[in-house]
Amino acid sequence: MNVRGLCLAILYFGDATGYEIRKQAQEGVFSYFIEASYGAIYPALGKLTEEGLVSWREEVQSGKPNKKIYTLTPAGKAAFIKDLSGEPAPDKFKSEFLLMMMCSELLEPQRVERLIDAQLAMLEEKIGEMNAAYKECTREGSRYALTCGIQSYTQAIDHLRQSRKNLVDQAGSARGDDAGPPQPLASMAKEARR
Amino acid sequence: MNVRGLCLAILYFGDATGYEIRKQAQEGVFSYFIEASYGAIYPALGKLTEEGLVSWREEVQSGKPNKKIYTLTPAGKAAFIKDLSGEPAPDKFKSEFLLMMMCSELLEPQRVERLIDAQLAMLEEKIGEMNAAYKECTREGSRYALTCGIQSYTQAIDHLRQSRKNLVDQAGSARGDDAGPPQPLASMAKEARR
DNA sequence: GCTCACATGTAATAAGTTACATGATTTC
DNA sequence: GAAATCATGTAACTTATTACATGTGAGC
Repeated sequence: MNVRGLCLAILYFGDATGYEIRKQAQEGVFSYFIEASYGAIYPALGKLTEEGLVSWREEVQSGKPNKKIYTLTPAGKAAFIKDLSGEPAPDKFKSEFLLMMMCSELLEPQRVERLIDAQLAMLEEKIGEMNAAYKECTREGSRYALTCGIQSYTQAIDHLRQSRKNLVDQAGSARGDDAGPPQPLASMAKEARR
Repeated sequence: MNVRGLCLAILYFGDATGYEIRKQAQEGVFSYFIEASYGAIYPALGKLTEEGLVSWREEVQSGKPNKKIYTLTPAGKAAFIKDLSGEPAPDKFKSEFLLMMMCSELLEPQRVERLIDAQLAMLEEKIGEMNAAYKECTREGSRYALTCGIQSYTQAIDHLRQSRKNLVDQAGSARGDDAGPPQPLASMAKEARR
């Protein structure tokens, strides 16, 4: 689902400004499984307005630009339901942290320690945010999505704490120019054996 | 990390063709946290060759295009280590499935059931692949990354099995044109109250 | 006979990121 | 005095996706 669908989804749950949509995607109920930047949201909202799928009213403010509060139109709700009728794209997870852990034999042990601690802190912060969102959340779907995130991150913390020592201990073992090739990956062994 | 870094990473573990790199990213040790398509890999490999970070040799084959087996050059290894020295980009997870679950009150119960079953099947398949990769895997970093994925998906299956009934039962409750606005999300309540 | 695995690559297009531009108010 | 929050938006740029093009051999 692209930013368009994401705006539709968030607006389905209630009126919001572009700013608030981004916040939902960053800290709210959607934060576990959605991404969106201003540079994507504002243009998307403009386009949705053109298409008649959302409308907006202005709320005057002083000192900041006036708020533009967007609402899903009936056509917008219909479009959203239609979007929802397709097959979901496969889940995607990307982690540079894990890539670095895979290559930690090339990193200084101290750096590996710092990376791990930063990751643990990040995971704890996200759990905090999700717990906060969970408290006031009554819909079954939202509760399911949030507990997915909370449980997943909680487990990631446990696992990382347990692995920390091993990861740090073997770090740096392949540094230096003379360090030959690494042990090949299992699935590449065939290739390497030739 | 973009496709360039990913090619460097995979080639660090051993020589490979573009085809094999994609496979690693799709089913191998990297599959849990990396994505890459041919349309991204082949051009990246060409560019890396120009920059002198990788080199290749040809292996003649009949019936298929000759294999181009890429190797990381010393300059490439150095560049990779340098890439690794930056701060890792934050992890990213995207899931249309979870978005659909959040909106399952708009979906027919039968469809929710089908979506859940497909998701469970997908999770099981991925676990199978990762277990296979794990068996022959000795590096600490790789084992950590793989167990991350295996544990995470295993938990996701448990959680989804437990939630299945609740999700299906409440599905469809907001279908129809007359279904008023949904219960607003917690963080939007303030907005809605005005 | 059909589909999958193998194997390379290009080109058009879609999509989103980053940085910029502006500026008051609040908190540390 | 600095940084974060609120609040909008644009433009240049990067990046990757999708579909196409080509072709054999193996297994069902």
